[in-house]
Amino acid sequence: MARQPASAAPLAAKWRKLAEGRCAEKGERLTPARLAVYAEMLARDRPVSAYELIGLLEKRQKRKIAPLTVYRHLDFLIRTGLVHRLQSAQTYLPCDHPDHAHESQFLLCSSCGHVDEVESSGLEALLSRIADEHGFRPDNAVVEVKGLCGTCADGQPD
Amino acid sequence: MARQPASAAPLAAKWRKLAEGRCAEKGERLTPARLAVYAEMLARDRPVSAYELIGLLEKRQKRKIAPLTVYRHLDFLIRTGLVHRLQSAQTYLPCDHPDHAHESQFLLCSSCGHVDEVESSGLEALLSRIADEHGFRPDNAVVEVKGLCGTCADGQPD
DNA sequence: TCAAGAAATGATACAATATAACATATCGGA
DNA sequence: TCCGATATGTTATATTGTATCATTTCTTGA
Repeated sequence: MARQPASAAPLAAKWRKLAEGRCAEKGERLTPARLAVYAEMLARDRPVSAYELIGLLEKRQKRKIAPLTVYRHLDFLIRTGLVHRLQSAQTYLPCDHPDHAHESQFLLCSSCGHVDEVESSGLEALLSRIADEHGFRPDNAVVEVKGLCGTCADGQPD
Repeated sequence: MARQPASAAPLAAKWRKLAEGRCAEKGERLTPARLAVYAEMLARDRPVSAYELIGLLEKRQKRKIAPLTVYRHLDFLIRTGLVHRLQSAQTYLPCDHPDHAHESQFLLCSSCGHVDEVESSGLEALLSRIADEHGFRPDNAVVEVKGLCGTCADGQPD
């Protein structure tokens, strides 16, 4: 079983279990390096850019890390459904509930940077219907709503 | 009134009129350089990356064009609603119906590259409702569905 | 008309994001 | 244990997007 390197962000058992589950499902290997990147992202709990992530990992592990390394780990994490990529921000965010495969929609606060991951089957159905009306066969949908989260909206009324 | 430089892509009167309208509305200037970029995009009628666009313009005008120049023109075109940016592909596409301000949703064919711009008030309403349920105040929404257009889907059945 | 400020453009350099190509190491099964 | 597949390391480079500052063009108003 995969162990974490000496200097990795702490990773709650819950997330490790989920990661193991998704890997087993997909026949993917959960290596220490991959786990370390996942742990680092969970520790931050905000969207991070790939290069921010490189910085965090370099600081943690006290060594140089090539961009490609991190991009490969991100590919893996996205492939297994553990991480999402926010297309409009070019950043990456651990999935909120990676216990099952799913499409996600995101609410991105442009003030505090917080991202809320929501799942709406109604929305997915509607998107599917719209696609159908246009003779389009959908594969996956990017839905990212920018605005203000409740907390930030309260501070600065209309 | 704005004239086009000697070597610019042809621009149908219809699009020029629409561009003039949007600029008047927004108090923006429709300069020859801006019009030339818009015309180039319309002539191609496919999403283009900023650097592809630079290449096209350089070929047309037989001179070097700095990236910043094109990015500024793109900013302008997006600001005035004449062009959309496809977030998931980092490309740019002239708006299908820039006669009024609107949010758009896109169906991107991953086989032929064609993009269908659709407008669904139902979808916008639903997104608004979802945001509301999460105490979120939406500003704008990115909706980009990847898949196969009708033509391409016919060729390669499920 | 002309001066002054605002908006647009030009030129150079650079930052941020992502991938290519190829070598080496490690894992897992025959 | 050996082989093939997968993962990692290393170096270089491609792609996308900005910062800064000088210059030009346009608009407005005296």
